[in-house]
Amino acid sequence: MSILPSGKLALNDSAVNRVGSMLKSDDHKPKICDSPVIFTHDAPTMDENNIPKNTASNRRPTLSQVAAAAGVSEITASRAMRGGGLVAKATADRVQAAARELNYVPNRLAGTLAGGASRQVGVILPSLSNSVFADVLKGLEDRLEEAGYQPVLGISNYDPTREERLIENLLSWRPAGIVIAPADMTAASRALLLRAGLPVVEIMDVDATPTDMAVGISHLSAGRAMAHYLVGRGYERFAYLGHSIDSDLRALARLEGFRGALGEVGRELAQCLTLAGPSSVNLGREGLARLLAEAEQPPDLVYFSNDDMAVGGMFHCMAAGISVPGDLALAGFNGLEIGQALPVPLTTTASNRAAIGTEAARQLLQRFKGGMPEKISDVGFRLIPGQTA
Amino acid sequence: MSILPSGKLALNDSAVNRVGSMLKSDDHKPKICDSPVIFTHDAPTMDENNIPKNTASNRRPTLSQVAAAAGVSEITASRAMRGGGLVAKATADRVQAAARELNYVPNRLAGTLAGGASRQVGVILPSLSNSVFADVLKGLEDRLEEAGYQPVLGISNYDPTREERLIENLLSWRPAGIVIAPADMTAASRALLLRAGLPVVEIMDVDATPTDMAVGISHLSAGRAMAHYLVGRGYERFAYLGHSIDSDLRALARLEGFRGALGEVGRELAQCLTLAGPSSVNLGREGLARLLAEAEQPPDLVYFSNDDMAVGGMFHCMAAGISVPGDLALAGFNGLEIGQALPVPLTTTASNRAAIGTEAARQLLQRFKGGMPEKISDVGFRLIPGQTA
DNA sequence: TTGAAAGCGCTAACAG
DNA sequence: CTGTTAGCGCTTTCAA
Repeated sequence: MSILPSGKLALNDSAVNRVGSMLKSDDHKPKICDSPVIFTHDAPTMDENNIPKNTASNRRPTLSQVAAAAGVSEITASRAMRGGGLVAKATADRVQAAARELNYVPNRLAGTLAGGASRQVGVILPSLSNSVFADVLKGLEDRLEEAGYQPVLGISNYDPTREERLIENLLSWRPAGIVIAPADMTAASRALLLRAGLPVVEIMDVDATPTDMAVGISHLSAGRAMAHYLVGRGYERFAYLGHSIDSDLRALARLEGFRGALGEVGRELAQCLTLAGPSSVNLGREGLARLLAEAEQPPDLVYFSNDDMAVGGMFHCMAAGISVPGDLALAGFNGLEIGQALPVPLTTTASNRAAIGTEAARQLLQRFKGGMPEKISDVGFRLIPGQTA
Repeated sequence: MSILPSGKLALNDSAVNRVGSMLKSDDHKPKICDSPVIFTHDAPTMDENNIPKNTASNRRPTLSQVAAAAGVSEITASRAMRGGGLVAKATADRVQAAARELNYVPNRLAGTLAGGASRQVGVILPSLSNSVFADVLKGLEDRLEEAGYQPVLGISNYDPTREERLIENLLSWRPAGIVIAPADMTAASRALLLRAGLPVVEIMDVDATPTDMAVGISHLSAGRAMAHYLVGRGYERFAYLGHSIDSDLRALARLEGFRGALGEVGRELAQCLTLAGPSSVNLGREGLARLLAEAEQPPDLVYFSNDDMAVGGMFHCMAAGISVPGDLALAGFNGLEIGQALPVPLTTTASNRAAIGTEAARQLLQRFKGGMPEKISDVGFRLIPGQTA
């Protein structure tokens, strides 16, 4: 961690200049235009849906122009641009120079249509509202980008119908593969994926048998593990506080694992409250207040559907003067940074989100190369003891 | 908020069944396969980069097959599928029925290549690590999806070189437009966008003159506004705590606005500490400890580079028994939910992130329809008084 | 309201 | 190592 002398901000010259020009604002205009192509805005011609067509005015240099400039055939230019050493070094250099000269940007639509590999990967996530899926996506994008693939994104909002439509839309781009964190796939959704005949990775969850491949953890086991841990710590009156669980099957699986494991050791879930709406810190905060108000006999531990909810619960305790874990113990799920940064670090389960993303990418890339990786990859979870339970 | 009786979890039957089958696991196998196409895995033939080619075995029904099945020409089928009423209702119905029958999924690569509108939008963000860009992306994706567009994503990690490479990669898919939250665009990046001749929305920041369009807020003004507010509240010894600011130009602009406004009213920034690495709750927590330890004379207010950092600062205060705002006042930036859910809600600036996403989509969609929206759209910020300063 | 012809920009397959 | 030929699946003309 580089720390700078107080009262002074270390900036390199260019940073200072940038701020300078921000203040003066107008000389920030881009002056870079070494190409003869001008950025024009004639109203474009429209198709029947009032969408502009690809008119000739939008046209960019093509491979055949590059080839002509380099004095080779189109296919040689194609090979030179793609690398692979099928072309004499001198020729390849000439082609690449010509391409640079003309500001050539390959058209992958054409390349893919003509039989090249796609290099797009469809990604469907149920939400971006908590950092969980953002973390997964980050890991995924990172590995894909590194391998030259681009994610094409869709958010299902936990809506099976929207999920189905997204799958169809993404498939229309003929991606090389699909990564999906299923909300609750319809039969039609599964059929679409199956018929597409491309690698599909279902992420987050390994409890169900996947269509093709799965990467994630067992949420059922995660719930069970937490129950065993907490029983071992001596808690007796257990409560659960969750968000709209009917659309979040993974949270539901954790709950069922938790409840089931309690049952096996002769305990029960004394109180179980689920609130409508997506999980959030506020929902956890307000929900805990409500749960405690409604309790006939107060619980000594509350298991939350995730860390967002649990952090909210913790904030309620702070505000209400409830000592944690003295008066009430709390446990979450995910192992988010925020939970561990709390003055009293949260007892929770680390869900290895980034690993899910990178592992999904690995599976996919391996399949793209013709490999046949394991069908199910369990990245595992880790119980974080913390200090709230 | 629907709250269920305690001790009992409301589940619809299907949810119960789903969990049931999770527990039994194996009968979860998909049984849906009403198509004759079998999901096979012959090792595919490879191209020179060892990437599977689009072999005939992967082939899906084409428009011409649909046309044949419906007894019309290809172009009529094309028009029928795209709607627009250029085809007799009866014909269109016949075509659509045939398409459904054959499980036809249009090939948009071919459609776009042939001159149809693209319906992909390139999106480049610097990070997904804090929820800020996830919020923007969510708003953006939502509107785009609704209008039939798909975002193609790239994450630059605040790296100008990677940003440049991403722009080129995305352009190779010939998207209908680009949305970019610039890290620090190189001359080459700007030139690429300019030459592409397509709608480009630069988001987050409206301080600089955009290449094409800009949607965001003035971070300079946001910093200034906070300074004025805090001076008005009577604070006198100001400190700043930030993350690696040389790569986050917007945080830098806020700092400069803050510092500048202090200067104008005869105050100064007594202490200014920037830490390497991306912003995080822990960085804020540890950073504040460090800042206070290093201070010759303790500040009475700390302005953080954003809410993540400020929440971390708050946690440090809680853990160290520093009363907020009594002993020390804190202010952040972004207006994240977590800051407002704190036992003492954070003084901060709401940055309207979802609005930035939806507004960027609106601008883009309007341009796609041939409109010429304003070049700069300032969605504005709002100072949230909170109770920490 | 429908169709025929032509071609988008690229790559595979086969030749030399 | 390089080139020729023939499409990929769709949409745009232009014509009926």
